Amino acid sequence: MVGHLDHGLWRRLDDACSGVTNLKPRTLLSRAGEPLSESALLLDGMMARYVAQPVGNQNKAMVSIRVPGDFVDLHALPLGHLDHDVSTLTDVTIAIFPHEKLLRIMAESADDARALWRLTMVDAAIHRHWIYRNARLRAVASIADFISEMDMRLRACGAVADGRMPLPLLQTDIADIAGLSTVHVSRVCRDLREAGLCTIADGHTQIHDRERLHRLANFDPAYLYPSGNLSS
Amino acid sequence: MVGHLDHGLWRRLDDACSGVTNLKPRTLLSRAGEPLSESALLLDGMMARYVAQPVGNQNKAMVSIRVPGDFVDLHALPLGHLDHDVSTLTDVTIAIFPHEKLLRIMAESADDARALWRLTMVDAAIHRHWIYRNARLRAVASIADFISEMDMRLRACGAVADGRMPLPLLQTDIADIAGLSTVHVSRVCRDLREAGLCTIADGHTQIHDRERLHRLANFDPAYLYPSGNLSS
DNA sequence: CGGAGCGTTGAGCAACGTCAAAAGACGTGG
DNA sequence: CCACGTCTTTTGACGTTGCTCAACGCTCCG
Repeated sequence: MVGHLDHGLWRRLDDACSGVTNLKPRTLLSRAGEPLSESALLLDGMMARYVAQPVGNQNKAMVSIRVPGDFVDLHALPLGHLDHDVSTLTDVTIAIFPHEKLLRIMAESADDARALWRLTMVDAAIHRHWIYRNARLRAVASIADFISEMDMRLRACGAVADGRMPLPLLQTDIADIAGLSTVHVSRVCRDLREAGLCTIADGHTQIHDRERLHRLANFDPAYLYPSGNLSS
Repeated sequence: MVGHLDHGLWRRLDDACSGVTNLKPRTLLSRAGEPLSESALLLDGMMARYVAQPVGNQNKAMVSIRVPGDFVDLHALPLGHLDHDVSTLTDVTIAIFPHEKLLRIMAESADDARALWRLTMVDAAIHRHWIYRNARLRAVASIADFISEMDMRLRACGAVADGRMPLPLLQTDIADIAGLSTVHVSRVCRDLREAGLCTIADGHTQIHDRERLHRLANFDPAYLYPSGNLSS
């Protein structure tokens, strides 16, 4: 996603980076309500953001998933704090950017400011699609839609090697994404497999018939591309 | 929401405004995919944003609702186009801001740029809550949660007079918001009424017992406030 | 008076959740 | 090496939620 930034901004971001860190799988990076003074760019691995119910950490909902090249929590720059938890799914490598330095970049170039803003707006477009998915798609279509989205995004960042997509999610995670019970996710995954659409197993997903998968979910990837730019 | 902007930016926005327009209820302001070169601030009335299924306009999902003081489509400034439809619910009055002039404001002040960006980030936080709501809340809790959110937002913009909240939605609209059938919405509204929690009728909603309503939905308004600022 | 749009109700059914049990994968400690 | 516990997935049985279809009343408006 960050791949759509221009060279000049790239260089300025490179200068603004204060360091690179590694985190273990299933580690909390930051917590809802926490004030933040830096943001992270995901270089390798995958991360997720959760909205938890006020009482009890059960029934949490995953509201976003981050792939390499995504800023993890850039929205905290204008907001100053987070409204949700951020956590790793796998081993990850992140680059850290102090807000102070990002603000300086914004002050020096309105184009850069707009480019950073745009990154968070692509996120918002994905959020809207997730609202639509949870509101209107049935379990099977919902998971087919999610797999289709991840297929697009992971291929766009070059993470897919010969049709084998690294999707390091447990069925519990997919349940948190689609708002289903883990039991039902298990059944839906079996149905998708037996229908010859895709196999979700061992942290990897293979798509056997992309066209039928998209048709099942009524999937249109337009929302993923900021300017009709269908580079993949 | 715009009420949180500082005086200087207010004045600069005033200068940037290119005009004020009125629109009839249920009018499409702009359509998914359309390139936009101006954004609108909602002065009076209510509007909504929809994600429609690629084929067939049935089963559309409402992804956002706008109250007076909200920018309707500011996210189109960094994005350049829309990924969804924008439409009025009531008679509305909007102020128009050419992107060109907003970009000039951004170029002249990084603080202003950040303030505009922040407005869209509050929207994104609301999006995340809607994802959570659709994923994890049951019909009754879901509608209770939505009513609670609108109660907060409409009171914050001064639209509520003596406990009577103008919520110009049909049961069809609530179905599009909560991802339910209209038939079920009708039953849930009856249940909420009979439980003495709130009455949703004739484009207005009365909350009879706010505390029990919030408890039912497990409602915490923190996500609505950019900086823990609980002004209402 | 007739029609359209909206809300309400009932009956039957499909989708999904809950509970419970079991099996495989994996690591840990003896 | 084996025994054990934990984590994940799978399956079955059963209950609940919410959808679909259909009918009807109400209000507004031509």
